[in-house]
Amino acid sequence: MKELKSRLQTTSQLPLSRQTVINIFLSNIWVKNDLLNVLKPHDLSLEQFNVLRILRGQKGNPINLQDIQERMVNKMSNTTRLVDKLILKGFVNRHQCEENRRKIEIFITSDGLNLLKKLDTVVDKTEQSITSNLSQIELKNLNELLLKLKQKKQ
Amino acid sequence: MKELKSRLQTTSQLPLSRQTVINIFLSNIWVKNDLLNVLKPHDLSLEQFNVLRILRGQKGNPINLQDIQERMVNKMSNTTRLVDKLILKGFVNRHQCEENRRKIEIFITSDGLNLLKKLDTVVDKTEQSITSNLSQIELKNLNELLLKLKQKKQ
DNA sequence: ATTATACATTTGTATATACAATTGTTGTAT
DNA sequence: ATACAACAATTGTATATACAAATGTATAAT
Repeated sequence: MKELKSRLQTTSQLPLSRQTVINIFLSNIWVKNDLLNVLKPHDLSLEQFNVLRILRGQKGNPINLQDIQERMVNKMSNTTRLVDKLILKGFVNRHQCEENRRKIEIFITSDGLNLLKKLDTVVDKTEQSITSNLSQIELKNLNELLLKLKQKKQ
Repeated sequence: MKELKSRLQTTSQLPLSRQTVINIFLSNIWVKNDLLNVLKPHDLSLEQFNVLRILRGQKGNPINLQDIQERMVNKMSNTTRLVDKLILKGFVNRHQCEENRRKIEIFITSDGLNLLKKLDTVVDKTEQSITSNLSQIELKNLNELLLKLKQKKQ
């Protein structure tokens, strides 16, 4: 079995482009796992949590599935089934839109709002802990680089 | 529906820690999609491709499932079923280890090697195109920041 | 030798990701 | 009014991710 040290050495010999790709994959895994550990006791996936926050942002106004999907981090998640899970847990309600019966309107319930209230501080703290190794300047720098990376692709 | 501009503005108002988390998620999705588009015509997932490259790195020596798993980017993938798929496609062979029958040894086939040879240049080019918006110095900087981010966690 | 423990892989289950096809609804052209 | 295209959501299928439980094998303790 290879030692961690030798694996890192191997990585650092790769072209910078591949190193970058690998490090983005690894960062994603670390960050995701840290956040998942916070959400797991509440039986929430990351995307479910994200959708709840989108709904809260509506401040009482309904929002249909398509608009939810547009605001989600991962556009390819299956919003119908994701919302199904949230309904089963009682965090969300759904009904057909009166004006346009093709659309399904989604609301967050008071249970959903209470859950978010409980999670807010711990998620904030987790995000801060995830990034605690970097200074504010370094974080700004990191965000700029990540945004520049995708510039051409929008 | 919100405009992209207003969404970016919203994001830039968030605390840097959350911005960073979101941008890492988004970068992961962009990078993954770019690479998947290259692999899709060959019916390979990213992890399947990664495993094939690990096997090629063995230069003919067998490697068991556990050791493959240790070298994979995502440690939680199910290596048994992933290798099953590669066997069905004829890129890999499997047999029980003689000395320790608990272990399963995996080899890459010549078909697997030929596929990799075909993919090498196009994957290299894709990785370069993914990172083409950043200079070498910026890429080095980005990699250092990503490595520093996880420092404490190993 | 028998039992217990650790090891390596496999299997099962739930959810997520990805995309194609289908269903039901609305708007438009003729 | 009917047919057709566009729209919004749902359903189906395959694979991936995540983790727990089970199976089969080897090693150690007594």
